[in-house]
Amino acid sequence: MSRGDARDRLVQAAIDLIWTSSYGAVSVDAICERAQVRKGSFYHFFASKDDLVVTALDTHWGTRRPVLDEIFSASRPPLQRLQRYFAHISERQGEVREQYGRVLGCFHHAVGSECVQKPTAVAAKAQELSLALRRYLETALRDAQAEGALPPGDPVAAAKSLFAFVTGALTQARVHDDLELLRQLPQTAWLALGMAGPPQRST
Amino acid sequence: MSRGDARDRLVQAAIDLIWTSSYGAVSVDAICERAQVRKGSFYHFFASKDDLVVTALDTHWGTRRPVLDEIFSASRPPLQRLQRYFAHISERQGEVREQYGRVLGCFHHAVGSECVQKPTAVAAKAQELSLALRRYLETALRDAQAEGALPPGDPVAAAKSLFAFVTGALTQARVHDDLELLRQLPQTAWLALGMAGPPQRST
DNA sequence: GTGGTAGATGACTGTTTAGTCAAGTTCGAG
DNA sequence: CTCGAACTTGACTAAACAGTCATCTACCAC
Repeated sequence: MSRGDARDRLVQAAIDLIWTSSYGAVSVDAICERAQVRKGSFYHFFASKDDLVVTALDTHWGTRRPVLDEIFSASRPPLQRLQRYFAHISERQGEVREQYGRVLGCFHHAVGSECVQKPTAVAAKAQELSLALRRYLETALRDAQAEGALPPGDPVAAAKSLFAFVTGALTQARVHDDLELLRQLPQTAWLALGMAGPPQRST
Repeated sequence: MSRGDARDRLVQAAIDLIWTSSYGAVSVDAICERAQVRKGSFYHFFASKDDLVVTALDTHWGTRRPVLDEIFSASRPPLQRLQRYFAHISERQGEVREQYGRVLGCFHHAVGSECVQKPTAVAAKAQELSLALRRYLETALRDAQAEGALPPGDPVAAAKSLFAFVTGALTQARVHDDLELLRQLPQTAWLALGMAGPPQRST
């Protein structure tokens, strides 16, 4: 009945509590209580609070990755990947709102912007995942340029701009508990690339 | 020699410490030590930690406001206001980096995205200032539309988009301690409005 | 000079924090 | 059945935490 059951509950409790408040506001005791696991067991599975949080970030990313892999599948036209991604964001945050009662934005991004100033393992992990996410955009933009769907230019810089826009919208959505900006993302995100609107059907 | 001297030092210490790390990571003791003020004096001036932080947010905003008022002066053409604002952001963050050793992004925005999930006085204040900042953009966009420098449309929605882009760029700059995105803001921010580049000189 | 007030001080409280640990339980492999 | 490893437990520590308080000091108005 055990088999890492308590471990999983701890990880999930950490994700839930930190995402719905913040890294600094969540204590080991609170995580243990939510997971119905005793303090001793916590430190049987994890060396420290930070160790758990790094695992939580990884675990959460592990659930998002297959979704992103599908959306950014190379078998799809590159601009269509982006279009699906923008649509996905508001759908996803709608689900998050149903589940948690509030718009929460991006988990590792929230943790990251709170923790980066001190070079801890948590900060490094959050930065790593942030970069990993940006690379999906980068690849799509590069592919779009390669097939002429987008004018040539630095795909890294374009991805940074687009990423800033998307993460900014997600943070605003979190701060104001408002999905409106995200719902408009499929139309407005293209602006960050200098395009007036979603691309037309291509071959 | 006193006259609220210790009080000012406490406020400044709170700004410095919280901005360079986070709300949750900074204790009253740490603020007192940095300000060279004893615990008792702290609670002579402030009712609680949150009370100080609200004051710190207000004080910091008080130093930014005249700068924004100048930049967004109604005596300037509206698009030029925005252009100056975008240029100001990277200049300002350059100064911040010199002073604090790192790019820190926007103070109240960092506090806000950490604290909004629990409805505290700090969260309310951060949201209030975030809104106040966005209104500068809104006004400039409305004025731009009124004089035909920008096509008609919902200025509130446009301001939200632009604001998401700007705050996203600031947060990315903070997370990666990188001014590059901000330096490009005078060129790229216009994209969020559907304009390819900075506006040409108008009458 | 006297009294009042604004500020300063350091010792104090009670709680919460991250993390430890020795002694237990469960359970499957040999 | 037995052994050891995986896991659980609750009591423990030491530090950090926010906040309190009586007492002291400096200075200004009268």
